[in-house]
Amino acid sequence: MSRNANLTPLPGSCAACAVRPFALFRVIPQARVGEIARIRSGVRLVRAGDAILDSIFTMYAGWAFSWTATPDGRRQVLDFHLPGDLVERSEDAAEVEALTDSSFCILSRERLCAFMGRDPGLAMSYVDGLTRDRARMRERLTSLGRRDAAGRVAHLLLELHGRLLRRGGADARGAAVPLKQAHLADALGLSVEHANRALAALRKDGVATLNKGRLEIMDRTALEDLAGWAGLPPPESLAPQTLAG
Amino acid sequence: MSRNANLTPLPGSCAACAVRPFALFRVIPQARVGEIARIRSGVRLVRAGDAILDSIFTMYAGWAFSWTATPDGRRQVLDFHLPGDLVERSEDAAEVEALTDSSFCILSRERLCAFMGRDPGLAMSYVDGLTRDRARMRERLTSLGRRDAAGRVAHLLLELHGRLLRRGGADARGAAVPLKQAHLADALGLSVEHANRALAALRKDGVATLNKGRLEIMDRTALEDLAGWAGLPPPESLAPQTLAG
DNA sequence: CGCGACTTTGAACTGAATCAATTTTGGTGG
DNA sequence: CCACCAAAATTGATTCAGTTCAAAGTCGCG
Repeated sequence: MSRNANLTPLPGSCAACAVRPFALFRVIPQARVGEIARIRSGVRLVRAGDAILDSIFTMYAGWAFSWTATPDGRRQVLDFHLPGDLVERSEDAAEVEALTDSSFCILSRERLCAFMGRDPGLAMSYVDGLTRDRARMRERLTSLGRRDAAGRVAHLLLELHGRLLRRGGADARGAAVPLKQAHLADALGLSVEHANRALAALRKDGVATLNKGRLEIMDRTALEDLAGWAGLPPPESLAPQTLAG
Repeated sequence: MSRNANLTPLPGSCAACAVRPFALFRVIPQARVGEIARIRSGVRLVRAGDAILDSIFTMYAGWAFSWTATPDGRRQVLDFHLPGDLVERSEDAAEVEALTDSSFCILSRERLCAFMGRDPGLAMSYVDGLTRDRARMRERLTSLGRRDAAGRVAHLLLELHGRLLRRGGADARGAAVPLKQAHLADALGLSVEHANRALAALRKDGVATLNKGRLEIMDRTALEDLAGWAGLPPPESLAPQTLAG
């Protein structure tokens, strides 16, 4: 098999872009798509495992992820980037790496800013993305802070499934999810071994499986219960026990 | 002592606002400050422990924090809000609560949006805030994912100290930090008892203390070492051990 | 076939949670 | 100024979820 088999080229024109309905430029009406051509500063195809150095781009095909290294040689995965996502390699020390063979559309920050200055709708779309990112980070934070291993895995799987569903990349039973267990572990603050055990528990209980790049959800309710802290106590006992004021 | 002693009223005019140099409107030149008057939709003074229901506002005096409850009755503190911070009570389920007696300036989202549409500089300032928030959440995520208790505490103390320094609310030796140990614990995914022990270790080693609403940094280098994963292995061993590609 | 990447399993170990008091602090009202 | 109470901080003992270390087992592929 050719070493390029999985590299999906981008269409020449934004008008034909399959991910635009879910991407930054979703707010630009079809009739005006021609105007955004100058914001594109190029496309790139990268292989799984390659570092991505471009500073701002829209994922077209494949998955990427942002991460930071800890001085003791481990990783924290900060976020996963799916087709349609706008990704910025930020000032902070985060690296971006292709998780699968990927292709994306590189933007000119300067021209994007100029365009947003003229088009408040586009600026809003950009702000939307930032706000969503922040909300996702907050959920992730809650996971790492207060969920156990099974809950973290369940929550992340549901998050990814939801994101994929919204862009038509999944159905209710499952989706293509090319994560290795090491990605899960590094995103969730777990050791690979423990991520494996959590996944094994899900499998054994007939809740969900992650295998050969595919997520299968067999019992969504059970998965949601795990992610939402299974045995909910009765509502009247919901009062926080710390910081009670 | 009067029950209102700690409620700091806001100045009548934005021109006299002490936190504007660090806030959303920092980009509006003094000469044009009059124009933003209509964006303010009110001010509010709240007591420590009160929930804040306003949807978008700038902290003027005091601290607040955002949090979510877990169904099992615990809390995850998502972020702390300091004077000058723009706070949005977001669509997501996060609550905002005053940590100390606080006062803030409520904005009209509608008029703010309209103004940003006309003033790209202000829009940029807003985007800046969101980007900073996201970066802070990412750092926090890394803390919860990969740092031990001492490292998490050290990192959060340094983050807060840095934020306070930038707005002139601290000197190199310390700052007013009104957090209870329960806030630390709930922000860092620790039990109160363990947060206490981590803090006790910092104190015993002469690194830093948090006491009666005051942070004292006695050995900044040691604190940074803790936050940055103390015993750094030699640079050549920095290669990540998981996800190696 | 054989190698490397990934997954799985087991056992020992440990950081942090939990449970259970006890002490300290700050504020309140006399 | 002092006695008192609730909130907050502290300490100790025990338990447990998750890490670490060590080996196999499995899969895709050249």
